[in-house]
Amino acid sequence: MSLRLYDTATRTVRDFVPQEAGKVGVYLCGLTLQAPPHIGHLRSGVNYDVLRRWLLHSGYEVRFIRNLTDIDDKILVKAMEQDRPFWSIAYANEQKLAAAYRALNVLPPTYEPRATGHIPEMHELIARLIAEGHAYPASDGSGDVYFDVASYPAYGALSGQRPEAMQPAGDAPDRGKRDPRDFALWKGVKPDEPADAYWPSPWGRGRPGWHIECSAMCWRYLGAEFDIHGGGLDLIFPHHENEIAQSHAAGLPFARYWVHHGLLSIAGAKMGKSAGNALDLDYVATLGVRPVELRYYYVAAHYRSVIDYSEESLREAAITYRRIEGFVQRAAERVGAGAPGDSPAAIAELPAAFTAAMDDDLNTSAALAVLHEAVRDGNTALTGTDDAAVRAALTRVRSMLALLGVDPLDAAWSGTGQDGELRGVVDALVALALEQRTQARGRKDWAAADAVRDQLKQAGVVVEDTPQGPRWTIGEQH
RNA sequence: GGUGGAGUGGCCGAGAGGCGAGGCAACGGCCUGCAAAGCCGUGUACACGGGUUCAAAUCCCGUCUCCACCUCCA
Repeated sequence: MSLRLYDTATRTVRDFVPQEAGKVGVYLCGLTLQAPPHIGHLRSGVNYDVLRRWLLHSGYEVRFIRNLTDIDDKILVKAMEQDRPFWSIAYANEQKLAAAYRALNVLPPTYEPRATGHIPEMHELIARLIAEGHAYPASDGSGDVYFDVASYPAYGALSGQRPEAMQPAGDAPDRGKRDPRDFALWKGVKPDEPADAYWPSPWGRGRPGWHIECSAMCWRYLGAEFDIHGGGLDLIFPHHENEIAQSHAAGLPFARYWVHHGLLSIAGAKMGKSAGNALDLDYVATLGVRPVELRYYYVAAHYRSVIDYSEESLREAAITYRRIEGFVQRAAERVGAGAPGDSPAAIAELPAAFTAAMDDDLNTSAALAVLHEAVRDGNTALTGTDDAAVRAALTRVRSMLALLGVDPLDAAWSGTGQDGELRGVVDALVALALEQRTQARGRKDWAAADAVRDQLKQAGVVVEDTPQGPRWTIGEQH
């Protein structure tokens, strides 16, 4: 069995067959850089990272493009409010986003194009659309250019909307439009906007409409037709619908599969900056939850499900992850870390049920059930003397974890150099304390032994006795 | 009003006609000086009302509640 994906366009799960054997082109709608990312945005990055890792594991050469929208109305509003260039706001947010992705072990895309870097491609598409009778400059001299929805009969196919039942688009004043549903491809400069936020064009100075940039970047980096286009469920309409209309009308076959992920809500409502309920990575850190645990939380639910965030469920996910991590650490201490996650040997160790679950529209929840069983078997092996069994279990567990991007031994999670030095110091100090405790236990002075353990625990060091002697870990703050 | 989607045990969360996914919590046991960790065991869950079927959480009809999109949105 090979990968099957739910395709929004057909509303069915379809066998994934790439356009060209062995190669996959993926375009993910990234973020608008109007503010730093919240944990809902980050879910998107992680969900698609899992898709990417699975495609890679399945043997495909993956070209993964994730764009950045670095100019839009909200960014311009902020530029005016803060009296600074719009591009400096976008860039600052871009850096924060990159740092968050890095923290979550999201692989860098093959390329991360910015909207403002593709004005010529957009002009070319717009010119083509005008020439074909699918777009027109506004009649009011505003410099806006609109897509003519009525000229594209298939409009609404992706979202199931019927154009005649739709409410008019509000992304520009209606004045120069032929039809209220027409949407802007190019927006002429307005007097109340920042003076540097425009580019010349055949239709006058202006800036891109939101939708056209994705059509242009898909075309530029993935070609006229490509395999997978993704984004959040909230982008289906109008964004993706408009992308399809523009691209098809311009003669581009465009995306072959549409993959949309569920949103992250909080207290039953969508998380968003405008809703004032946005939580970020720093907030999660104050809960004592590490990025890897947040990532596990994302992956524990199917990508198309809504995750209704709660502190309780996040903490529970963190605890579950620590159990897995505990096995990996104990096993690695005993038999060595061994081969990295996705080595050929490790792939051979992937349980068939895990592969089947992942192939079934990336059913990570079901895949995790297989992982937990492997962890249990591994823990059982750890109580015996068969090192080979421990090693096999460790390899199996780590390869599954690596495909989900949550292998505890992945270098992505290791701290900075300074942390490493501190670790050495702590190591020596704890060893000293444990030596005292071992001596106390030797003379059955339980009170003294427990005092050492309690004091270490106060300091955040958790001590456990094993047949091989005491082992310790830095406890997570709860 | 239109278009999608969801309601699963104390909690999280898969599944989608027939052997109780998995995890967290809880309880009992094993192990342990005590713990911790781990392992073993314990659950008659599928919003509600009808119907189809030998068999329904899964199919059909109806009802209720919730969410997203139709405006910028991952």
